[in-house]
Amino acid sequence: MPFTLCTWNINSVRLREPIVLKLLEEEAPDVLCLQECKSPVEKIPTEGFAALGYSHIVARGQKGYNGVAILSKTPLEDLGDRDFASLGHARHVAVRLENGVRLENFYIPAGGDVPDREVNEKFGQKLDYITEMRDHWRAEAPEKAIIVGDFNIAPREDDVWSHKQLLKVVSHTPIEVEHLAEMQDAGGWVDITRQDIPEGQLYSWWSYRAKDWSAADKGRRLDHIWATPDISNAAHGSRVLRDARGWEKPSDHAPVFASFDL
DNA sequence: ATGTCTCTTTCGAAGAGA
Repeated sequence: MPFTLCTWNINSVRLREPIVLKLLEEEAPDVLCLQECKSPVEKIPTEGFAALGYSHIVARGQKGYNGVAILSKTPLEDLGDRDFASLGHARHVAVRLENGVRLENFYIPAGGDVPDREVNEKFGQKLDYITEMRDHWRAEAPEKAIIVGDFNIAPREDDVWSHKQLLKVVSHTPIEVEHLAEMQDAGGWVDITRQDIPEGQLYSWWSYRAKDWSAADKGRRLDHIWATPDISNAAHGSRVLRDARGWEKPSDHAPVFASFDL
């Protein structure tokens, strides 16, 4: 059964319920993974999602910050969550899909403004979070698994509008890219988006601060869909729904899609 | 390019986080 997956940092699921519904209606992915829900689980507006057929929801939340959710048309088995770097944040949840695939939804810490753990504790927490992800998969190699989410790192030169100008900007610094690469290697993860779209500039986030985000187009590819090699050849059809960045009251992130024939 | 957006506390302005 082929299925389509979407990941989207929604920056408040309650404020943006209308555009989540728009996405579900117009694009109808089988599974939608959200990050930055900024809501306790019991306050997520699930009724509208269920009315569109997304009646299976597995989420982790906290008041005001972070929060991740997985919405599905078909049943999900809750496989629990992990608190990498012991931050006490709702940044991860894992499920089993009906086809046996393990799907994990991550919101990796943004890391603050200064890329130096000596003066910015948040940057150290980001690196530690990724190191613990690496060690987790070094201890047990994932199989038939997909990880998605806002990784808050744009790894490639063509994942940012200016490689040179972003080398010292958190999200594209060499130490972050190295940490991410080690974590990727530990799980054997295949970057599905770049498998499907190997060439050219590609972004999933544009700052709210730009006067005209689309004209300036100073984006970064922070949102990712990775899969283990045993299922990576089943993937196809990756895309970024750039239009959604221009919807009414948008998130600063655009949804990223991939399909799997499994 | 210190700009924009959302959350919280506690009813409105300010700080934190992104």
